[in-house]
Amino acid sequence: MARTQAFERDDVVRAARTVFWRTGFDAASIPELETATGLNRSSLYNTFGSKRGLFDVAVQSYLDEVVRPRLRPLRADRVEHEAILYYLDCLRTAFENLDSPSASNGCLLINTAGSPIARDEEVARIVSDYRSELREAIGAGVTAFMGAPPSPESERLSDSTTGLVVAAFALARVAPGEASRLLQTAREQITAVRAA
Amino acid sequence: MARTQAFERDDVVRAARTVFWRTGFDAASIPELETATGLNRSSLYNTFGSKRGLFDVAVQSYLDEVVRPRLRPLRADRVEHEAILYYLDCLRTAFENLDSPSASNGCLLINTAGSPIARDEEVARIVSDYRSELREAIGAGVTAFMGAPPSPESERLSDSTTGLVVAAFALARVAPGEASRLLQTAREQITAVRAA
DNA sequence: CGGGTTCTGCAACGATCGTTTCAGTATAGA
DNA sequence: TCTATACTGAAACGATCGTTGCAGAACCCG
Repeated sequence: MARTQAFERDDVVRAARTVFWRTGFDAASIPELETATGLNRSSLYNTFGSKRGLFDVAVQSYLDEVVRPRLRPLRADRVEHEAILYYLDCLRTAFENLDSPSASNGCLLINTAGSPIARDEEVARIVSDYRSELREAIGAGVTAFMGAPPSPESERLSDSTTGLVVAAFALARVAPGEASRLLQTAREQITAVRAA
Repeated sequence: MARTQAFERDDVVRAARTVFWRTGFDAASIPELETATGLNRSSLYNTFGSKRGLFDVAVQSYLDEVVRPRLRPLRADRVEHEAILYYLDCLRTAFENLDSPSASNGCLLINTAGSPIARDEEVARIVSDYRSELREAIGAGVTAFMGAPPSPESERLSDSTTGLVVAAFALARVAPGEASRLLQTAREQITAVRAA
């Protein structure tokens, strides 16, 4: 065989993911990606084919290492009663720590939803699928909390909660305090149902 | 004095606004703005100073001619009982007509919230103020509908409704159907309170 | 140790970006 | 009509964009 790769692929993807998360796809430049990954553009193009190819891999990494770990308790076979509250509280804590990537950058996928690259059908599908995944997990958490089979009311509460999470991410950059408050609102909506 | 301007300033701003709305600030190119406005870049720079200057004026135009007319019934001295429902229905109708600018482009300000230019403090403030304005109008509509002085419950409902509207705009490009459903959810949340 | 393959650094590519310069044209006031 | 001023068109500016070609260095395998 031949010369071996001098870098860990996952590390490179993570570094690129951070850049895309912070600046978005369009504004992320090749020099920026070079310094962040520590690789020359030759290696980047040799490995990922194009800036877009690197972005696609970074998005998958974001889903696998950022999104899904947070949703995991909501996707278990038997969801804990308060898992949905725990999820919202975790997210809110992240938003309140202004140094956390979620607070300063929002969500990589929600950000791309409003950017030019969202006109690409494949990208739009990935973002839309992400929303569906989020909705499904939140729906599981809500029904587990309510302790009853899904009803029109519980479905509406799940829709609303999902929307508030999306809105929180959308506003994270410009109004992190309001983003945090939206998650607080989502929490109260859920606990209010139990009280009734 | 001297030679008179050969164009209508408001028309130019509207044309530029459409471009920024569709493509975002960063991706909007000067040649694109030239053809859309029918002006040479010399005239654009002579009139607005820079691309950013034109963007700022376009944003104000968006607020004055797109956002505020829609919110007007909610900002009246005495808000109609069902004004908030009318607002949500109008918005939902716009989302369901895929040719409408709101459906295909979402909201100019929400889109910029997740874009690189949102790092600019002034831009961030404008977007944040827009959210506050939206929240206030929706709050007026919600309390008018409930026919009672503001309570913690009504405030929470207003927060939630505002969040759902923001989320609908954020998802408009990639999942217009879901955006429409979010507004339907917002409507149901409000009408459900009355039933209780 | 040598051959074959892969990885990587440097340099340059054409294209496009936002902005500026400048000459020329058209108009309002004297 | 003349002049001063403002508007507009064409061209070019330097900078940066994503991408590619190529030569050399590094490594595994026989």
